[in-house]
Amino acid sequence: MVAERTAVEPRRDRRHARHQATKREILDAAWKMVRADGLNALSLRALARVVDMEPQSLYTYFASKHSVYDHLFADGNRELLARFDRLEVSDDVRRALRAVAHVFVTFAAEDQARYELLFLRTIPDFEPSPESYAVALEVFNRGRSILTGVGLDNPEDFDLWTALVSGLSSQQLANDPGGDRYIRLIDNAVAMFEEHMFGR
Amino acid sequence: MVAERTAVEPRRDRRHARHQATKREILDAAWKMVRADGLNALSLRALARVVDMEPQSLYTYFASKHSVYDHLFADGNRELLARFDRLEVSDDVRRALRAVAHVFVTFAAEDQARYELLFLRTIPDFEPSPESYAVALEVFNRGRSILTGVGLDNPEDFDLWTALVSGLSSQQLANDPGGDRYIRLIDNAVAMFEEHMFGR
DNA sequence: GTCTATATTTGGATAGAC
DNA sequence: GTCTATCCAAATATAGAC
Repeated sequence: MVAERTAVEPRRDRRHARHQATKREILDAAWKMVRADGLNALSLRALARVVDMEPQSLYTYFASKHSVYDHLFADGNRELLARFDRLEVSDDVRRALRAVAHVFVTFAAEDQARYELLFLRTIPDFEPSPESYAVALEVFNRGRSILTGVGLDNPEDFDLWTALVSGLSSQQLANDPGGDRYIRLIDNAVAMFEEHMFGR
Repeated sequence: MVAERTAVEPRRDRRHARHQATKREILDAAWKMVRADGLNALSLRALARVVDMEPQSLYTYFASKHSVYDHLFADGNRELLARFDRLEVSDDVRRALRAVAHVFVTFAAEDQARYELLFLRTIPDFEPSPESYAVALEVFNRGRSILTGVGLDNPEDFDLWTALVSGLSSQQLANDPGGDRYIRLIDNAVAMFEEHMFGR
């Protein structure tokens, strides 16, 4: 069995790897473009031009424009998940909350288009595929479990927390893109939240 | 002088009034459409169809599609401003903050497209005209002066306040459109904010 | 002020040769 | 897997008759 596989599949594997590499290249170009021109300005024609293909050839890799968006959606969520994974959660509640908020807000502030794609519903008719949505759910659960870990298991408390953190994020993007006017408020916001939840 | 004006202008006035009425009708239809299909899905063709015109005739009323968006932008801000004007600000800090937050969050939650247009930058290449932006500034200043009125004159405090309120708004729209999952948290959020600012 | 006609561009997508 | 050719629909916008 093993012999058969190694005898037969190398070609397939290489083809598959090449396919994946091209796909990756297209998605990277798409990220660049939405970052530069806005999420809704993406067009397959322009995307093809950038990766030096005919527009029609993109259909070898993506069934539709929405499929491109769908892959970007999964991409973004995977990236955020990875950052949460790299996070070592402190025993100290305030330090833990600060760290989580900082990861999220800086992630959001880095890329307006990505924020729009992941957390707002701004593309007409687009909704993530079940597979991509599963990644988003994982992110959500990850965030919630960190909060639960520091003693916040009330759903409403979690909702207030996400409102606070996403508020800082969206205000940062809307009113001071590239700056830190709201990022600077994270510690203060976390203190406010923690005092309210646990008392001083 | 007066005799001349009243003799000459009635016709002009009537024509002008008719023009404004049609313009209003078009904008109302546009609101309906963006509410139904999303802000970015608006097209002049479809808009014309709804108001029973040829697409080209819209150009009698609006110089471009962006001009339509611009009028909607001003519309939305005027509406929010009117709601702030109707608000009688209590002497009690907590009641005042509650009222302001409630006005803003419910305004936001009513209409995803309007929120997108007024507070996010999701339409490629669109930016409001100076006249429309002036209305937005008025809204901003109105909100800030209310906060100043209850003793919050620190700019950073105001930023934290707007982050909190806009966070509740965007989460309400994103995670529970049409519901009240985050609207219910307003009082709690206001208590948290007030305690942090003024102590208990 | 509204229409017809039209320009022009762009968009997403499919069929079929190679 | 990439291309040529093509389709088709939709988009914004202008010119000019009525």
